Amino acid sequence: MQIPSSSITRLSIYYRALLSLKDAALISSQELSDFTECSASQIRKDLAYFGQFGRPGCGYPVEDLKRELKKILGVDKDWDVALVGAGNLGSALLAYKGFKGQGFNIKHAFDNDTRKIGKVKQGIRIRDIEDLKKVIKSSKIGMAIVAVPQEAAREIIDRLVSSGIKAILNFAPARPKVPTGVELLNIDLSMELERLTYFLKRVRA
Amino acid sequence: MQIPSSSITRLSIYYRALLSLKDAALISSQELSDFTECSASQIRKDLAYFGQFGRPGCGYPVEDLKRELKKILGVDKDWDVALVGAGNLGSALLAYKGFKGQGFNIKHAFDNDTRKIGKVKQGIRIRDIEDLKKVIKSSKIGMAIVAVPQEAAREIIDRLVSSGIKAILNFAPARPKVPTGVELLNIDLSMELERLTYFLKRVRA
DNA sequence: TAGATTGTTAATCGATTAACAATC
DNA sequence: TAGATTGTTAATCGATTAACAATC
Repeated sequence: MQIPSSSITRLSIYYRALLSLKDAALISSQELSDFTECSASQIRKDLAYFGQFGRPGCGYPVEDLKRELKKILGVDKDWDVALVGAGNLGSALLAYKGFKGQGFNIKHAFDNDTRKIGKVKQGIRIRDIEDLKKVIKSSKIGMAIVAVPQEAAREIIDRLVSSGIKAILNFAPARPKVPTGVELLNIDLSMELERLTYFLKRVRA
Repeated sequence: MQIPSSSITRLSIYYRALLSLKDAALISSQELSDFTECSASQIRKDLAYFGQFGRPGCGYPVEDLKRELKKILGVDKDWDVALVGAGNLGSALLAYKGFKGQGFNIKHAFDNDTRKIGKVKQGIRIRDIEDLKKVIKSSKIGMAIVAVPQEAAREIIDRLVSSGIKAILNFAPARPKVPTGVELLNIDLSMELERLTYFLKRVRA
């Protein structure tokens, strides 16, 4: 069965809510609904896609549910990540504490700027982009973050795909095509701001 | 009529596609579909929410459509933006070229770290967070970007709202509640990676 | 047992797609 | 005029919500 991608996003939200919940042993879908602003019905439905984690009449055991959600989301173990582009944004991502906290470790960083290559940031030595394929293949890394300028995005993403990368988080304002079997998630920061200006224009009018 | 927010996201996609289209005078929904991977039917529908921009039998005049989309999205004029948090991520956003290119100008930046306050980055002097309300009220800025640590997010966002900010792009991994009339868009970077690991886990299995 | 809450099915709602009359 | 393509309505599809039997 095809599970809606909005369900997956919500599973992350549920998981975050449970993390900030230290004391309780059980939580009902209604209580979780109060925290997350998703409907209780929807929470039960989303969870039911993956199994039966609750006890009728009682609710969901918090610790068990946390563990199950970690498994479902794939964060029950750490992931190695490659970063391409060590400019302002790339360097900020390299330093981002939130990744390590969730088990995401940036293991390799690449750039094409000779002034950056060889420098060490956050304990990671910036490598020549030309070594991309070799390093990724030998380290068997499956996911990459792209923080290169727009004009370089297409080529970089092609190279990542041909190096065996299966999942890409792309911050370049471009929407390159990738073969099926490769997941590309685009975050275009200007586009996000545009959604806000669309809204602003309306409330102001 | 309530227009689906996915339509707005697509309007941004169409607009970007048109920008990269220098030569043509007219474009059909089918041609735009080829560029954007949205269906022709959907493109016509999305545009029809806002007016009649095409000519039956011919297609859409590219320049006119660009101008209309700019108006709809609210990017026909520049917007001033406030940035809160001048750490790694905040500084990267301050330096981000893509914003200026789309007419978004970060006019003020704030932090609570005395080592950062007073420093100038990208021509912007970092100000004390305590001056937030005063500066925002007097400059009549409507939108803000939040790049503070998780534990500070709630308070900062409350302060932005009470200063009159109507639209917030939040990078802190938190989902604070805001009153209706204020638009909050959360970008949680770890959550985005989780969507990728969910996918990776499935293709690998 | 009585009360509470899950898991699941059916009903509703909304968004996408298909079809086609209008028209350039 | 004939061909092409829009704008719009109707049909389909999928996701959310409501309801309730099962069960702790």
